[in-house]
Amino acid sequence: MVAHSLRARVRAGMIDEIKAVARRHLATDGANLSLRAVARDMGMVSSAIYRYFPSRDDLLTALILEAYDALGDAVEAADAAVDRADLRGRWHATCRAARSWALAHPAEYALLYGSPVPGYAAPDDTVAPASRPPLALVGILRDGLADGRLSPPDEELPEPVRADLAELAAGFSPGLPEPLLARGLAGWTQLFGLISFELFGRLNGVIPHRDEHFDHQTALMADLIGLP
Amino acid sequence: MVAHSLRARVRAGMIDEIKAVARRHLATDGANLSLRAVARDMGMVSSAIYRYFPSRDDLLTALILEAYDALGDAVEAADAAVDRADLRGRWHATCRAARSWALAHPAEYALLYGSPVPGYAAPDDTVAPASRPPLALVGILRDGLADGRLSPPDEELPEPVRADLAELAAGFSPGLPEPLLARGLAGWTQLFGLISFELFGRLNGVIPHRDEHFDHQTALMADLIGLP
DNA sequence: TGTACATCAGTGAACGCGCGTTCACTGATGTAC
DNA sequence: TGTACATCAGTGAACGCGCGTTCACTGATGTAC
Repeated sequence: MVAHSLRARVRAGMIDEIKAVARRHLATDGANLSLRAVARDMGMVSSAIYRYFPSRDDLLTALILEAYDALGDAVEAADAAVDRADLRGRWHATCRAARSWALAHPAEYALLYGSPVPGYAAPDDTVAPASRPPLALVGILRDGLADGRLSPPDEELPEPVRADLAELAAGFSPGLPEPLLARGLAGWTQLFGLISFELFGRLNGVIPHRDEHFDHQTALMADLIGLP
Repeated sequence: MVAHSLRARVRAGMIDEIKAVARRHLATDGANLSLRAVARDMGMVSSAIYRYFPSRDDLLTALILEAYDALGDAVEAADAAVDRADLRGRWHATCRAARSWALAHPAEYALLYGSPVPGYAAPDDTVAPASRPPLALVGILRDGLADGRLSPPDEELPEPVRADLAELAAGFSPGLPEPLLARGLAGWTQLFGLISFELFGRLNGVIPHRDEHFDHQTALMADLIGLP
């Protein structure tokens, strides 16, 4: 029993180490992750990896899932650390947390939000962790509505847009006014647009003051949403 | 003379065909473009490609440059087709043109705006063609300012942001009010955020009505900018 | 107009490398009586 | 507590494949006199 769980612990440690080494390789090779290279770095023969992961794609999937969760943790923790009533503070904290995580883990960010890996299809269980950042953002809007600090914009949406948004809201916040959700999605889109532009080199030689640019751009979206 | 230019024409045709075949391969292989696969498709032996491109990276660079130019052409043509005074119409036309080009050429879009290709460094001559879409957007703002239809927002920017934007404006539209340029950049960021989300699968199962979603989101940015 | 020479396109073989995955195997670690 | 057996981790060789690039070469196409 004890002996058994010792072997299990060693095994879990191995799995962690393989993932850690693989993460390091992502940084240089991008998604062309090589099992053999990982095995070499661990001082094992390449076939030994198959004791822990049934194929290269499974290893990649594990890395993707963990990355989504790490990003989700960072974002939710940042939101939770701010006074619930300070909507704008929460918005900025959430956005900054996503950016900080991305800057600290550029290769993993690229794996999640960059071009799809050719020949790799993400399994369904990435959907839930992938939706944590947008849910955190929308949660700020929901809270603002609930305590009256935030009022929904008064505008008519084209019917297909309204219907899509109503359907989308149904799962986590039924009745959330569609115009407000639309602006929340705008903020979500812009957040990852900003991060991608910065990380993929689009700001090189254009915007030297990255932190301030980011804060100002996310503030513009907070204005658009009407956050107090 | 005639004979010489005949050989030159044949050669130019070959170069075009190689690029066309390579573009097709991008769609399935992503940036892992294989010279040998291209040669196979052309019915040549792989070394023959070296008559036309000194290396794989040079072929990739040629494809990137052409893609930037194709996107730039599409965007500028769409803008030019709208009445100069119809600022909002131009904004929508420009954004839609970028999206349409991306949907029609997803692999090339990913090459330009997706994760950087590991081990490949884009040469400097991509900078100019890459800036055509944002310049088209900012041109709308400039024209609106010039004829008084658009007034710059009245707000103070943090100094580093203001300085970066003033420096950026210096090249193509000196004196363009920085708060307005900031909002133009927001629109640019959001445009490519929208396209990337759509193309990289982020909207799957979330937003079925893509066209309408896109138009509404770009309209929100036009509102933020204050386009009439 | 015809001939000698130079340029160029494309071939085929080879170099040296990397990859994911399978398989039969050796030893060590655990489990059951 | 000791022994027989099962499980598991890791090895090493191999399969079959792909890649970018170099090189000496054959023919055809163009150029200069």
